[in-house]
Parts: sequence; C-alpha cells; structure tokens
Amino acid sequence: MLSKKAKYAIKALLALADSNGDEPVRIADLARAEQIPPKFLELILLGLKNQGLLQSRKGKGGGYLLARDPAEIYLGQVVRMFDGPLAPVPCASQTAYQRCSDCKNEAVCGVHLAMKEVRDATARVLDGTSLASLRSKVDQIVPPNT
Amino acid sequence: MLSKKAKYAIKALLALADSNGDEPVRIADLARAEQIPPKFLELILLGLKNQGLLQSRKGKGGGYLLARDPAEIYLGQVVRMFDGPLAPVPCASQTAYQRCSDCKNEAVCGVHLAMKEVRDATARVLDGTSLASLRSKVDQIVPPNT
DNA sequence: ATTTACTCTATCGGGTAAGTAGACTAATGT
DNA sequence: ACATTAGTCTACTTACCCGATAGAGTAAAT
Repeated sequence: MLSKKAKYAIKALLALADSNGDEPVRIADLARAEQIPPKFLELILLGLKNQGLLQSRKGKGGGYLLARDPAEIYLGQVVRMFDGPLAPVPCASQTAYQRCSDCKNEAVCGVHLAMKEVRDATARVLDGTSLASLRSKVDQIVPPNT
Repeated sequence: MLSKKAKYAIKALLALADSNGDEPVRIADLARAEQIPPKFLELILLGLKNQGLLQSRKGKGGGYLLARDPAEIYLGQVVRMFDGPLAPVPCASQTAYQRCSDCKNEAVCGVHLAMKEVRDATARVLDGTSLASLRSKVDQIVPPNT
C-alpha cells in the first residue's frame, strides 16, 4: 500500500513540475489545488526539501519549488523516502536488505525468490519513471489544451 | 509490505506441496518445520481451507493437505486473500477498484497512471506464479539432492 | 517593524498486525 | 463407549504506526 504521504508527495511534485518553475508555490495554494490537508502537506514538503528534491523561499512571495529538473526526479526515490523499501519483504530488498530470522536457507526459499521478482518489477517501473516522463505519459493519453 | 500471514501462508503451502500429497500434515509439525508460531499458523491454515485451497482431516492421523494441484494454486490468490488488492492504491486495483475522493480527474492523474503500472507488473508476477512453478524455479537454481 | 510563510516538535485518535488463550467439536482407534 | 488426537472458533492483548492537527518558533522580504 502506498501511504498518503507518498501519494500526496507525488501529486505535489507533479504540480510543482507543472507550475512555471521559477515562481515559488505556497503550501496553502498547493494544498487547495491538490485537496491535501495543509498542515499535513507542510510536513511532506519539508521532508522533500530535506531530501534535496525541493527548495524553499521564506517571507512574502515565498513557497516551494523544485530543486532539480523534473526529468531527474524519480518516483522510486520519493516512494522509498516515505514508505521504505520497495520490496514486499526485507530479504528481497536491494537498498535495505535484511535477512529474515525464520528462514533456514534463503537460496531455497520460495517466498524470497517470488518477492525478489516482485520487487524488481516495481523497481523497474518506479525507478524508471521521472516526473517529466510521467507528465508526458499523461499528456499522451489526454492531450493538454494548449 | 507482505504481511506475516501471507508470508507464512505461502511457506506452508509450499511445504504441503512438497510433502507426499496424500498424508495430512499436522499443524504442529508444519509450524516446527517452517518456524511459525503454531497458534498463528492454525488461523492461517483455517483461512486457506475456507478459501478452498486446503483440505483437513480431524482426529488421529489428521492434519492438512492441498485441495488442488500445486500447479493451480497461484500466489496472487493467496496474497490478495490475506493482504487485499495488489495495487498500491485503490484506484489502480483491478479486483477492488475504488475511486479516490481527492482526485478531480483520474484520467489525468499521474499517481493513478504510475500505480496502475506497478499493479500490473506485480500482478503479472504473482498471478503467473503457481506453487508448482515456484518450486521448479527454486530447483533450477539449487537442484534437489535426489 | 511588520507581515508572510516556512520550520520544528509534540501530541492524539483510531486502526491494524501479530500473536496468545481457551473452550469447543469432530474423527479415530481400542 | 470412551479416551485421545487434532482441527474449529471466538475473544483478547499488545504494540506499533498512519493520518492528521496544534502551536510555538524562525527567517526573509518589503
């Protein structure tokens, strides 16, 4: 299950990617536009900033903006940051491997093998999808009215 | 995250598939062999029986056995049964679709699109893997000493 | 100096996962 | 018949974490 935090984070990042990249967007505006509880979004954006994905500007005319090119912000990083490893089970994780105590021999464990396949499949999707590529995929289905 | 229930269920099913299919296996034996808390396993096996994946026999010489051919028991069914839909987000689920309230237009939602890809990828793995095929995959890597 | 808006810590309620306990029921063997 | 074996069922406990909110604090801009 994707947490609300991760979900809101992606929505917010996409919105920021869409907005003209130079002017900061206020938390309150973003919250209203994306239907996210403002105080909750606050927390999320702060996290994204600490990860280096966002910049902030304080005071009047302040707000948040992307710290990098949308083509170089991948969903994998965002999801891992809020929800932890992609693997359904710690022993199948690439980034946070952990042996499971109740497993005599990992090499012969069916759960391990199957879950490794699942993790690889989802990693392929999420680490292969950037804000920019996601945007263009959406536009391909429903063209923007320019 | 895969729940312990689902994980234990898969392990138990695999063990049952390996055991000579005609003699029932006792909960206690299965629990010891797979390092699962016996009372907890009890619950899990009961669930699997109610789903029609297992049969049981009471009294002396009793226990559990598979109700179907291992080639026709798919991980997807087991995981869904204990952990719910495979999709990371309800609006991306095939088997339990649910619109999300905070989404103005699903067709233009990046989260929806990306998560649908994730769900398809994991469904491809889990609905394509049976106990039998999983067993043979494991054996292919570490041949059994016959 | 004042306003604006981000920063940080603490807290709360509710839900759920993991595991345990114990009484009950059904089948088997002698 | 009856004791034994083993699955069935309900209820409970414990612990943890998610989603959300509150409020005081800090930094920047005009």
